[in-house]
Amino acid sequence: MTQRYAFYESSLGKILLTASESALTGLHFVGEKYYPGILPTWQQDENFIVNKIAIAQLGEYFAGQRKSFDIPLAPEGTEFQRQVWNALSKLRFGETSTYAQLARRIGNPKAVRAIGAANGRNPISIVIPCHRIIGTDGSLTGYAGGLARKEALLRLESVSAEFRLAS
Amino acid sequence: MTQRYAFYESSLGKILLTASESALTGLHFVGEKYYPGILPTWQQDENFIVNKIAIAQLGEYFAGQRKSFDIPLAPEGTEFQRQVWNALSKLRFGETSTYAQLARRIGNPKAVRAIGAANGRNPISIVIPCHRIIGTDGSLTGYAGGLARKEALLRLESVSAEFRLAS
DNA sequence: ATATAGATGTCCGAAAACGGCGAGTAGCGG
DNA sequence: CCGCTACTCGCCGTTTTCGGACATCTATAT
Repeated sequence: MTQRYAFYESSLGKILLTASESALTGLHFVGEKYYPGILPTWQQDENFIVNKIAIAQLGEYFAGQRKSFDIPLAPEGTEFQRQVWNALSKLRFGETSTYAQLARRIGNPKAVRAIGAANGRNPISIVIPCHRIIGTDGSLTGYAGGLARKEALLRLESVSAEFRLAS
Repeated sequence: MTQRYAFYESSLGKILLTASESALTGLHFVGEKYYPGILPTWQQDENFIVNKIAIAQLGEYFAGQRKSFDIPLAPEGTEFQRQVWNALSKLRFGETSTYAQLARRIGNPKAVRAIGAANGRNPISIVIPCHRIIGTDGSLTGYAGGLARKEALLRLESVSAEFRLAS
């Protein structure tokens, strides 16, 4: 399906946004692990309404002025992945959780590693806050965009220095 | 296991007593080094028979009227620790011994430091008289409840001011 | 179908750190 | 010399830490 894409220059690097007819479908740091690339059939359009909204809200978020996003989303993935991303979306600004907790949350307590994988394939970074998931022992463990960005995002959300878990 | 606990206000500070079905399991100065805290499942009961006896005898002890305790005990610990506590219990009112002597007593003459550790973990202070153990050179060396209390207890038991050793 | 890999967590054993010490030695000053 | 202190080092059980093996569940690639 044809997509309209745009770029946003964040303080953590260039971000690619992609949108379908009516919703955001992707938000990736340029060059990150699962960076999708740009298909020739897509068209760049910074003024497309969805992209415009996303860019505006991202600006506020990075400025510390926005704590939740209000953008129509259409992430594409398997049933399991959408479950995970849904659960992810319920975490609020500044909250953190663990892979194990998330697994319990979706009623599949042993699917811990699978959650890690699904988490990594999150197509809409930041808005779907996969960066708020850390290891049970408090370590950051991983992030498609690189651990440095994960840490920066958590710091932006003023998570305490020790990355305490949300009960 | 559920425990019934009670407090006793001694002249050396508040004391927490804990008891199982039929025996005393703990006696700690509130806030001391290995203070166990109180679990939510425990219930306070100053009138439980074991606690009642303990409180009564403590009162007499601190008043200088009692030289030995008669309370059923159930200290929990490793094989080695129970050996040490057993040996400890054989020391009478006013007697002192050293860590080295105690080590010989239990047939493990080189386990001197281990004895110190086990001594520190004594769960039933005063009744199991860990305060009667001092260094070979006569120094007090240590006490979970603080050296001040150790000294006070020894003075209460009229040990001579220089803390001579019991041969 | 089957095999493999991944942004984990749990468990178990080994290894190291830690104490409520003592004995031995080396410096000090009388 | 003697007595004192300060320091090092060996000892032993317990606790904590660390690392590897394994369980477990998806998605992806043969």
